[in-house]
Amino acid sequence: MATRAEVAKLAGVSASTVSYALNGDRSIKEETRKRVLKAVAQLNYRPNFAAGALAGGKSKTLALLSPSGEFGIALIALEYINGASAAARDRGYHLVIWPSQESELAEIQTFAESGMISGVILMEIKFKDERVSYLKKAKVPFAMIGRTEKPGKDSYVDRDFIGATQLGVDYLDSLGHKKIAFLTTERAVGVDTRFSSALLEAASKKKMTARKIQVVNEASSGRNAFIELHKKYPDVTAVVSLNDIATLGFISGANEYGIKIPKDLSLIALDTPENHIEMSWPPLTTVNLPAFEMGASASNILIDEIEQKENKQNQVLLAGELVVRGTTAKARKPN
Amino acid sequence: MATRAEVAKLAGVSASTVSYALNGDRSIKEETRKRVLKAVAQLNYRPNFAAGALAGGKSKTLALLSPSGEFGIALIALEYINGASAAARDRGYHLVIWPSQESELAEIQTFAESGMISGVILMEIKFKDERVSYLKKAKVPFAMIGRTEKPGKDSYVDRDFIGATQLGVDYLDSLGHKKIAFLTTERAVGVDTRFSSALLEAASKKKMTARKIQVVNEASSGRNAFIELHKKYPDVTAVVSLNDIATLGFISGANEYGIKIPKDLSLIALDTPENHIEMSWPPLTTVNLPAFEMGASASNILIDEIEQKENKQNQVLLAGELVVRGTTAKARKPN
DNA sequence: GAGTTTTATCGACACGCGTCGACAAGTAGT
DNA sequence: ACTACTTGTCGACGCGTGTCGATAAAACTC
Repeated sequence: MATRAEVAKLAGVSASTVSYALNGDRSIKEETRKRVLKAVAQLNYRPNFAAGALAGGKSKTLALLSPSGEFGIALIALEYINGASAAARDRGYHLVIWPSQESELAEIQTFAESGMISGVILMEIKFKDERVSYLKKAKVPFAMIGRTEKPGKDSYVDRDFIGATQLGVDYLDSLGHKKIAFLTTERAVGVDTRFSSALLEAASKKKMTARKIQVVNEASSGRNAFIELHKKYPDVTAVVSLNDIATLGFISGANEYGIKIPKDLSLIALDTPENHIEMSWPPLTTVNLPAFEMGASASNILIDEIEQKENKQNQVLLAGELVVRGTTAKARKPN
Repeated sequence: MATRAEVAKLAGVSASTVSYALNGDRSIKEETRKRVLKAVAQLNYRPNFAAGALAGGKSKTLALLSPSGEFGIALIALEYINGASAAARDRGYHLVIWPSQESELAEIQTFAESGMISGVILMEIKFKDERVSYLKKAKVPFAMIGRTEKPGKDSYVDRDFIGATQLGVDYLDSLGHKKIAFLTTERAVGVDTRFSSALLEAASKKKMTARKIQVVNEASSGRNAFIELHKKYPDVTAVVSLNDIATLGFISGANEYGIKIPKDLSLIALDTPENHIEMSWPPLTTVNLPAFEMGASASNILIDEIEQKENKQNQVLLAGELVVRGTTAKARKPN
């Protein structure tokens, strides 16, 4: 591997000039910079990662705290990871995966102090999240995928619940659905709270009635949810779900009871990562969840923060878009 | 962050002695080592990552080539990642995720040469895998999750297809099933080839007939597979599947046609990661896939290789275990 | 055109650790 | 008692970069 010194020799400049030419921290004559860049290309030079980290105290490494494996979230995590990792790499950073136990936060801090880690990406954020307060106290830069109840000025990327919900509800309205139900959990992650209130809001705007059905994000619970719906609210013509796994169970419940989707009942899944739409039949109509982009955005926000680009926007909401597939149709006639 | 020098001062020894005490490369008096370790603990010292990498040329970082996002594999990948990352960390290594495009193999090599990366973990291995031959030529240490057609002495962790298949088939046999079918794809990953031949072997040992049904790993294809089975082989009483998503479609197909699982038809899913068993109803009887352990094992094998522990076993097969849940029952009486 | 600021470059050093050679003290062999 | 090793420790150096201060040249200022 070529070193800075070799590049310098080939370009006929000093080693420090090479540094400045590459990092742009000092003014360099344009012609000199070009010579340097040419030499860099010629030697296939890449600054040694370790040396840079040692000298500059900057590791250019982000840690993503991997989810504890809680159900359902895990399925999306990979897309977050891929997005975050790709974006990081585009900016010369690396992403390491940190299997996180709560107890290991102190270790993260140690690594951050030792320069091994420049910042942390958090996912599966709770309304009150101790990790967030810890990292803030420890002054470790971080970005959230999701957000706490009151994120203040903390950096985050999150789903635009209001926007996504509205897309779904408006579409159902356009199909003539007036009585809908929605599946929601009570996980203390905060997602469902935001989702529920956004949905009620959107429904009331369209003068729909919206029934709430409690689920856990498991197939069996989704199946039970269908049964509950079937018995308690037979006049409902469309269902909105936020919970991917429960949705699958819901569908198989409908199958079991001979209720045809979408003829008898429309179903729209919010925030479903692209990978999951093929997991059921017929293919789900969704408001998709741009998981890859969210991961990428989290990296970018975090890197901006690390590099102190203060002007940048550090709070992002992504709505996704409505993708009509096979589970929605015009509302059936009321019985 | 404390440095080596501070530890040395506190322990009353020289800096290099601290190094040797920690790495064990030279003999150190036991009492001295203890003093050093005590000082280390006291100062909460952790060797600076970058300095170590720079001085020793060893980064203690593994790269996991993240899958291209091909369908189905992605769902397991996260468990591989978590396992690999946890094991790596236990041994003082880190795992970075590398979104892999074929074109970027050269970059991997560059990073390996620059000391940024000590070794590579590969997944989604094809029978003929150019990445493998490239890494071998480039002399970058690597370990596979999966294996090529002829792995030779290359390091790998893979599923024990023969063992896993036998577990499943033997169980079906014990339930009285004599006519079975199995779902398999033609992905060029090699998995299915191994699986198919193992299954045919296991079935013939038990004197069962085994029908092969072609699928793609998508729900719709699984549904079609059910229809095909239903029409062509109505006397089949049990189905073995290797493809998680197709399995879901298969089940919903059965639901649609009013075939009850497990009363009318038993279903056993091989190599299904734990996270997925809740995705359908009733819960799947599986031979589980120890994805986390496979990831962990891959890290350990790779690290052994990097550290030149020649004696260690560098090829591992894991079978998983049979977990009986809700989709298997005694064979129905032949029609 | 003397003084002042800006631009472009260089040399030197520090970052924290791994590791080599040196050396003193001990041990074994003869 | 002399050599020949082994054990335990130390000091010194180098890894390749970021960055500070210095310097020479160029560009302004009035």
